[in-house]
Amino acid sequence: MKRYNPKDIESKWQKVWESSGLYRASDKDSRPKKYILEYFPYPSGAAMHVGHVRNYTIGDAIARFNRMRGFNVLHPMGWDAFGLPAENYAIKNNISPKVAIAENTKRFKQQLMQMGFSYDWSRELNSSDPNYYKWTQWFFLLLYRRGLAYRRESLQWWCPFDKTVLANEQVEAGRCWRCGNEVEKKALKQWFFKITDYADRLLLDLDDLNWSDSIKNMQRNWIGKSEGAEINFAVESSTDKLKVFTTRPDTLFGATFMVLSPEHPLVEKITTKEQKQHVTTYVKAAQASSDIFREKTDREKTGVFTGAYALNPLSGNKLPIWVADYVLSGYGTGAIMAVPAHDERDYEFAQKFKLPIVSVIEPKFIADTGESAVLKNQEYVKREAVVAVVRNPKTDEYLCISWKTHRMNGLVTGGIDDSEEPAAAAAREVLEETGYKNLKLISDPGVYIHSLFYHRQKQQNRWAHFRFVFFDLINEERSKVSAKEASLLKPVWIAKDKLESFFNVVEGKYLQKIIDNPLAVYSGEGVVVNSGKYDGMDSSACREQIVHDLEVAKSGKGVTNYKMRDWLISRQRYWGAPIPVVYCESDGIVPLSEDQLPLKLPEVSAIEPSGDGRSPLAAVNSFVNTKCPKCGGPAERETDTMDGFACSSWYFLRFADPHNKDAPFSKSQADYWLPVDDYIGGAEHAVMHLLYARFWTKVMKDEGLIDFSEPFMTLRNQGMILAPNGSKMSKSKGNTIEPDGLIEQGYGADSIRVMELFIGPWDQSVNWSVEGLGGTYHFLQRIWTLVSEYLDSSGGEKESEALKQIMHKTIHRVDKDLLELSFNTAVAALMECVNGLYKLKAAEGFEAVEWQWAIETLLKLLAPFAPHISEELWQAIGGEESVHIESWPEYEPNYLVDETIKIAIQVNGKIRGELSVAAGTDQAEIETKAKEELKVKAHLEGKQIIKTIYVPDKLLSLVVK
RNA sequence: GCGCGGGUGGUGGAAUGGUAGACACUCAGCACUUAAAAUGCUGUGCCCAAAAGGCGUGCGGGUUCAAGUCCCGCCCCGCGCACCA
Repeated sequence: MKRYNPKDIESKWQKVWESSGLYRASDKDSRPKKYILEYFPYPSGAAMHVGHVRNYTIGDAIARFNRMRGFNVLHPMGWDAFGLPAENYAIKNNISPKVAIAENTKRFKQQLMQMGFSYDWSRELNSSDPNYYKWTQWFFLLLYRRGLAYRRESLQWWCPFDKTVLANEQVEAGRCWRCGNEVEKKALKQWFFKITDYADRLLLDLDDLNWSDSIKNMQRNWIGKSEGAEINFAVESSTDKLKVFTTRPDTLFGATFMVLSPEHPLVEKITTKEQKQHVTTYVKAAQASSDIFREKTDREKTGVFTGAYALNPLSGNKLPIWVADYVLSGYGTGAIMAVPAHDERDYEFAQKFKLPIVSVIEPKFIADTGESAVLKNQEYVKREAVVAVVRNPKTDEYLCISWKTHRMNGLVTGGIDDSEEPAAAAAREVLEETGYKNLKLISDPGVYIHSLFYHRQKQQNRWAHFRFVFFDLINEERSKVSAKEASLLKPVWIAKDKLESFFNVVEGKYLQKIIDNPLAVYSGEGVVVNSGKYDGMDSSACREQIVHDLEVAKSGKGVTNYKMRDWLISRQRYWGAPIPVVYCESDGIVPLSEDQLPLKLPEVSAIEPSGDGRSPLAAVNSFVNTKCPKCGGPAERETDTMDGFACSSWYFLRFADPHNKDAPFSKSQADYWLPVDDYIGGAEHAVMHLLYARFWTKVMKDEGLIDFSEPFMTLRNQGMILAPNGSKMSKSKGNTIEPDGLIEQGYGADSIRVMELFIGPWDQSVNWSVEGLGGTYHFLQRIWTLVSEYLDSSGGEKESEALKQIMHKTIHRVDKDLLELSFNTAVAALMECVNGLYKLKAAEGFEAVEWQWAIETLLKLLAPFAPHISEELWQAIGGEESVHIESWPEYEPNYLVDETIKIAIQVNGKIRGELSVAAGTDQAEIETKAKEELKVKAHLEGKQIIKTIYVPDKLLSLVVK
């Protein structure tokens, strides 16, 4: 046989596979189905590099493995062709987007083809094809019919220099990506999809998906559900109500002022004459500053007083109303009640503008683990108590207590006796427990916590209400501590920065915080105080009570708020699916009827944005001017096109039935193939595509088009391939590595594929390695050489248990690793297998009768990774059908165990020797042999074995004294 | 600040609580060759000339006969979100 040369075999097999339809999925089949899908690519000007290829290689390995395991596999490919990047590429190269897409898809397809991926190309689709976007438009009409598409005015990024609307991704650090000028916002009438109607379901259904926690959390965060209350505050000497949203109605009595965002409509109405000038100046400045600036969280709080006051609906307190840009107009009601004691931002603001701070929640800590864990089913004994914080000013150390009776480290604490002042009680406790007698009172700010723990001495559950008292040590003079106290605990001085690690009481972290600043903001749960009749309630219970009372008083209600906004789909751009509605003077907004679809995108000469905020289609009179479908009178078409994400929100369904002319897909085919079993792609789609596709799927379910409500059951996010120096690969940096060049150099697609999987865990980012690619090429070449030599040999009749063992072990490992998607170790197992076969060949030649079977098995195991060389060698050793439709090998468990095994011997936890024994040798014999081992013997000399642990067939551990 | 990853030789990475460094890359040596490449074989964590021995999985503690792995507390790097009340 000739030497291994990928160029001789790869394109040959690619043609054979394609012409024989080897990878076509069958719509009617008795086998169980698997739908393996990779995100369909965006055919931009930049060709695919090895990072993109990793995505498809993973999908292809899964698809091929499952095909061989007997599944009916759907593994399709198509093109996400509409959208901005294609349009910009076309503008830049002065060609039409249609031509650009045609060129780019051709290039991409050729790249995918040359990698030998097992796609069912008969299902190829292109989202810019009228046969496809007809149905995207059909879905728009469906959403409209269901009340999920609506039109309203909204602000959009606008570049005043280029006179064009910009998409979010075209705004870089507040500037236009093309001319570098600062962008502004412009009000335009836009179409939206009402994804917020589905917020709860999108959130809830996440729980059942086999997706990474990271992506699920990104979606949860994006949806941003928060439960709370809307509270109406009356505005003094005005009929206006000031409505705020809060998640902490339990802190209502702690509100000391109100804040409106600069955009809030009430600002102008309620500002007093005296304050008018200040407020106007502030609001103007806020509106003029860029969003980039306003979103900075590290800048100092700013704001002005409006002169107006609001009234707390429950306490009746009078609260000054301020305007400040730290309150966002886009979230909640654009106004807040400020609770500086329990909110960091409000605290910062209150500090700066000298506004009052009222604490209404006292922290509550319950010990639930460790030696002081409270006993369930036991009543609490309540005690008023003190915590003495004693600092030694000379050393900046704090007086702490370490208990001798149990593991507990804390501060000096104790109960307050009847009619005793807290400061006196604290000083007394310090004296009794530690003997220090000369203390100077620094402060007693009235700061409390509740600490619930099990009191070991008193043997009862304690609920201590601790008050903090702060002292400095005057001198180190001490009196004698009673014998009883001395036997229980000992005083220790701990440096300030060591306190946190020293404390092991449940409130330890908080102690540190309170020592730093006794008036620190506390935003957790606790016990309500300073709140009239609500005093003493748990904060969570108080929340419910206050919401209830507000509802009764008609000044508030419980509400759920979401960060997620409706999905703006209008694009003032040419290259997208036209929005299928017309505007009629008498009928208003009129949707097209289904038989008027597809509404084709007209061919135009100029696709550059017109400059007035409308799409280039606005200049095409033959497109714009039409008749109203309802009354037949003159009407104008919508000239905006749909966001590209609309097209990609249903493509996975079209693959199930790609040539259907009567519907987007038939229900039976969709229900057969979907949901997608494995969806593979990068994490960049986390909150856009993956959320939109889930939304559309749920709408389709509600419409009765399909029987499932989640499109992708398992999502796999592959790690990025970085340039060899660790930087991101990008065309602009000129550091991309494309498979084409590597194939041209002679490595071949198979080596690249194996490298993509072997380079590291598939879900982790890794730097590409040119040297490593040489390694996988070498590996394939060794297989080629081995098979060549086998074919040249004369064979033999002997039996080789060793050969069988190598192969069964390899089947077991590759099988297990592929089920776990541990591709890198699966490849390593194959490499070890080949190394083993080389050794065996050197020892015994090809005499064993099992060699034919062994090589067949090796090639089958290799097929999902390196399909071309597997196929070529499969044919060479006499295979009649393709190796890729062979069934996956099975292993025999009795070949997985070795006859002779090595037992490690440990003495006091260290390895001191090794024994080679027959598998299943009993412990007594191993112990005897172990004690005779020279090194082991030396370590046992003059010592006594006090414990022996034996892990069968693995290790013997001796503990000596 | 919050969420999610990650930290193991010169490098990429392996390790159900049970011999850390599988498998590769790199490098060195040997064989083949007139020579080189290719190929095959051997070696390759660190300290010590070597042996013996010791040290080693970001740092500090802990549990255990035994910890990369489990527990507690930190540090660093990457990604995402972020004045969301």
